[in-house]
Amino acid sequence: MPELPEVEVVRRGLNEHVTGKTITAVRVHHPRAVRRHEAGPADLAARLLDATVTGTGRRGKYLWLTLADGGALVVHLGMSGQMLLGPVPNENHLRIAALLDDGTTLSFVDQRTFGGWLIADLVTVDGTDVPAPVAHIARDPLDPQFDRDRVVNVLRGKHSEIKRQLLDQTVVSGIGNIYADEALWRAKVNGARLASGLSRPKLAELLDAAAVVMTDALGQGGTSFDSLYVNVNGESGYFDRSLDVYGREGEPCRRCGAVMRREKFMNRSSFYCPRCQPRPRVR
DNA sequence: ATCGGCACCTGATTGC
DNA sequence: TGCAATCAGGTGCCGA
Repeated sequence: MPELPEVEVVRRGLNEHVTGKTITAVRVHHPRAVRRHEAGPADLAARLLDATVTGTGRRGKYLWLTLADGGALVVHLGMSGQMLLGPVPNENHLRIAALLDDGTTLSFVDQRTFGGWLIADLVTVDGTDVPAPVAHIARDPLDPQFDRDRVVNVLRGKHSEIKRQLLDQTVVSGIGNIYADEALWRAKVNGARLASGLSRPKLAELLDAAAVVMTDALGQGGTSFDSLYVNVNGESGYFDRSLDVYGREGEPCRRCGAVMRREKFMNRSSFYCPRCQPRPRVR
């Protein structure tokens, strides 16, 4: 599941149901799901055994469970990862299972296995403790310490397309292909424009739009087109009904009525309104 | 510093 | 009906 709102939905579910629990058994069904844990599957299982979860964290699209020994179980959902509590409807893509001391099972299910689990120590970055593999990830727009104006200044110095920068997790994190398009539409900016060519107020407006759209999505349980994107109880969010641009090629712009377009952009689909978000003359 | 491309995967959908 | 091409909410690494 992908972007910040969907990951935060999962984190909240884990925080409510897993905090305070102790892991009593671990089974790694697919080694690729733990490939980023360099010490290997056996080491990951050994370190989780008898570990007690003390809390949860998230930055951008990374989430983690803090453990009583001071380490953290870091989870990235990739394109299709799920963290499920209780029965797994389809075990075809079950990659890791952890039994908890209340008898429930926490499962990592991931069709494509781009995501995975790893265990890491916490490091302090800019006054905040995060797992070491997350140290390079910038604060996200829903972080209370997110410094919008600092990011605006960073963007002013980027001679690069603004959509590429919105997707760069070291500049601002949590934004993916859907919410980038939604934020660009709300701020009336074409994603092919150079970040350095946008004014400070416009960049601020764009970052604010990203924060608002992701907050709205979170309030509706995230965006879900299908059963691939679900919370810890297997339920879908319904923000897809509120999307203004993503997936609306050929449909009228909700602001001006022009026909929405889809283009290949950075090897992925980008949706935009040709009237509200005119393409730059020179790109 | 920035880019375009590709690799990592599986499955659903589209088109001939 | 069959089969190939295309597409999917991400990330990271490569050479240019």
